[in-house]
Amino acid sequence: MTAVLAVVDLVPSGSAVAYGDVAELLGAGGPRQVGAVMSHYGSSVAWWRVLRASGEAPPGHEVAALQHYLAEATPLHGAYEAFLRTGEGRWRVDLAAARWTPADTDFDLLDVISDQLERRLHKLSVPDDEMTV
DNA sequence: ATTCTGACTTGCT
DNA sequence: AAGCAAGCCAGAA
Repeated sequence: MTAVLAVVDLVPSGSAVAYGDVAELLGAGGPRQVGAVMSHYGSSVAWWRVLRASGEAPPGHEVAALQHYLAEATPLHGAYEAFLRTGEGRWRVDLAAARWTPADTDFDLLDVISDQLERRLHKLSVPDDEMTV
C-alpha cells in the first residue's frame, strides 16, 4: 500500500489521475485494489487527486474534494457552484484536461516504487537505502 | 476451498 | 446523460 501512496504523492497540484491509472503505473493489481488502499490509508496523502475514471470525486467526500479542486484550480465540468450552495447538481473533474502525465524524472521514481512492490510480492528483502522514495 | 464485497471500468441500452 | 450488467483483483469471512 505504501507503493500506492508513493505514487499519489507524485501527482502535482491542479491535476489528477484515475484509480486505474495508479494501478497501471504500478504495474500490479487493479483499480479496486487502489480504491481499497485509498479508503483505508488515503487520509495521509492528497487523496482528492485520485478519482473515478468518469471524473467523479470519491463517494462521501465530494464536498471536501470540490473545495480542494477550487483551491488548486483543477479543471472542472458542470454546475459545482450550485452543488456547493444547495448540495444539488452534478459536476466532475475534467479528467481530459487535468489528467497527470508523468515526466521522465517521474518515471524513474515510478520504476523504483514498482520495483520495490514487485519484490515485496515475491517476499524478497528490500535494502534500507531503497525504502524511502 | 468457496463466497462476498468494494473510494473500479467498460461496454451496451 | 444515466443506469445496468459483466469483468476484474485481493482481502476478509
